[in-house]
Amino acid sequence: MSVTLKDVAQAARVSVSTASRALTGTGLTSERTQQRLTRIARELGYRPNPIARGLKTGQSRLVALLVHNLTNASFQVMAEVIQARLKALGYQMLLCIGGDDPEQESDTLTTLVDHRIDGLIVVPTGKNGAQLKALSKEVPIVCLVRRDDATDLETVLADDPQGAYLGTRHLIELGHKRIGLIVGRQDTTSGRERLSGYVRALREAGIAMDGTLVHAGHFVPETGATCARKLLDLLRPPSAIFVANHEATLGVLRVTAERNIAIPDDLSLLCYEDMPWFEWHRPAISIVDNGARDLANLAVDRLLHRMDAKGNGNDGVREYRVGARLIKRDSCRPIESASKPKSSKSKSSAAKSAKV
Amino acid sequence: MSVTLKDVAQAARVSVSTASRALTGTGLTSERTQQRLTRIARELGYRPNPIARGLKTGQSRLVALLVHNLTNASFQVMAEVIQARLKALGYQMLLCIGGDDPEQESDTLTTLVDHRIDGLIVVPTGKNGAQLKALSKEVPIVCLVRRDDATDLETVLADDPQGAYLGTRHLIELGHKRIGLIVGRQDTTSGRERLSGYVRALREAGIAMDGTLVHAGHFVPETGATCARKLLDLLRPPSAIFVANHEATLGVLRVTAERNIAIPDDLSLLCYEDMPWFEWHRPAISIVDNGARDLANLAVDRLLHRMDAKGNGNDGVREYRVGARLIKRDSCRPIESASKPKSSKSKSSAAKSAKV
DNA sequence: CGATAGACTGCAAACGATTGCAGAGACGTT
DNA sequence: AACGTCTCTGCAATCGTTTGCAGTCTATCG
Repeated sequence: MSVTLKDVAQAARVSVSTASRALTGTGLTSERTQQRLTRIARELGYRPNPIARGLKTGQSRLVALLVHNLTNASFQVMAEVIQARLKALGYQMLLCIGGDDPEQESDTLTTLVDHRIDGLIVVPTGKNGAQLKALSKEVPIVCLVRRDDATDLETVLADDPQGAYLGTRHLIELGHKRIGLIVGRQDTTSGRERLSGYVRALREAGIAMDGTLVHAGHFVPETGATCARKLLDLLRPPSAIFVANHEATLGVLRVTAERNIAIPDDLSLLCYEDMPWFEWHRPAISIVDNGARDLANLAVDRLLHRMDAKGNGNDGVREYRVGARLIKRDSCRPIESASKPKSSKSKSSAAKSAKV
Repeated sequence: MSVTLKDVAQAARVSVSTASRALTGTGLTSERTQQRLTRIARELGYRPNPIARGLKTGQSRLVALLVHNLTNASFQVMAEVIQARLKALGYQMLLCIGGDDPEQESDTLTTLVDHRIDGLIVVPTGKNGAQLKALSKEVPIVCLVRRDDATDLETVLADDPQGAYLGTRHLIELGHKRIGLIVGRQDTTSGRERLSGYVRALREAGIAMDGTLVHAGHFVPETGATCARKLLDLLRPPSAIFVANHEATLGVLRVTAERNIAIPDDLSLLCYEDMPWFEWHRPAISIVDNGARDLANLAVDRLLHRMDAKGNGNDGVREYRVGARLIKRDSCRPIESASKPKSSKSKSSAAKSAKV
């Protein structure tokens, strides 16, 4: 069907081996034949068969990215960044959707390795540690966003403790003392870490932790709404809510709309991870940005490094953290001098009181 | 490294060919050896090497899906549906992002074909018709959502004329006579077809078409905002806006929020294609659903059909339409008996003041 | 001028599977 | 007993590359 190396060789009246060497540029052929062959190959429209090549070399120029889903905006941008980076290097990215389902993850994993992918970036479910570990002997693997504690794989993580700390501190600096937190499952790294950042900021500010203000769980928008209601129904409801789980955001917004709670006048709202519509929303929603682009880029860097350093890519470092940053938009505002009967409790004093 | 067929054959003391036949279940081996070999293969953890197999058979059990981007919610659900369907059939889906860029599309296309994919579902940019046509001789191809006029490829399309007609008629039935339309580029099929549906509904209702109410172009949220402003600044602004291009929706919402135009009281809003947050938005946004799931499923059906019918999958039909349907939520409301000079100019007057 | 290195080239064996062809038995028929 | 048929198995070629090894040719040096 298509033009093979043999055809090129015949047309050029050389052996297949010479043709191969000339076209792959091993420097073992004379300048002249090399040029002649590249020309002929071009004329004939020859394109090497990656399958045959792969069979011989054990490589495929394929790199896989395995994520949970595509609805998460962070995964979208990561996928696009990674694809662009790899493409520039001549790799084809294979994007797979694992659905956060361990069994499917396991299946996909073996399929991929069987296809002799050259590298893998995976957001692990955390339930297939053993398999991942075994696979990492056959192909370079980098974990992204989540850690699999059962492995010692190189992992690129968002700095969730820092991000949550930053966000909470921002709210505290605005004078908020009762800050509701809606956070992800506590059996995930990010769930735990975000909670810890929240706790740290509170402690640092000398604010006592109030358990009724914290809701953790596996969120969908509905649960987000439920939690928001619970928070707002409290005798002393929070003056700010930190939604540290992006799945929950929609639900929270719904509830505030239903109850005609004005943001940010009646309630400050801070979310984690950006969504394309956040800055178009009215009011534009302030967020803690987990740095998806940076995460993706770093993951690619690490993967390439491991792919180069055949086998012994062990640099000692196992975990990389990508800084989070606060993006202030319009959904958070300073609280009006709350309990103090005094005057002029503006920002400076609010910030000060926060430290105590 | 890994267990090969040869290893299995040796362990079973048979030839490689027998092993192959037994394991692929050709029925050319005795029941006994077949069972024995499957057992041994399992014990040894043998997994066939798809690359070697592919070299011989010319197949890869890989099917590619090439889309423009992942931010479009429709593409997300299509990708997930297609992946699930294919997976169940033992195919691995290769998801590629073309960025709506003809050159990148072309590149990706050749890479994919070189990798001997077994099938391809593509949302064509429309600029690589010749290449697609040529490729379709080597691998079954189905176009999705967009047609490439330069080819006669089988194409699965949303019924955009019908969808736009349905939406417009809905607004008309609610009493709207001045309906703004924000629609995509007129050099895309969907752009043209949605406009035509709008026009048809208007004509059928005996409403004269007003050119100032229609904006077509290549949209990003910013442009959506600009168009919304132009529409609302009109001397006689529309009482409803049909945003038939999902990229523009965010911009339109932004403008209505800025101007304190209440939806649906002051302005009815209808959008095309669903977004996960539409039903959580306040008010929940009514839409014309293009039937992404159905589109994806049909595309898979057609592709599988072509993959089965080696070569002559030509059924005569070249174009499939998937019905659109209206999903009424809260962003459209009947217009108050419009031209009557009666009292109760409350809300509409607010909208009016907004324009001035 | 002969030896020798050096630069190219070709032969053939891989890589791991599939598959046409033919041989080896087992069995039934005449 | 001879023959044909049928079922199962193995040999070897093949898919399109890469690559170790050995051979050819030219040029250089003593």
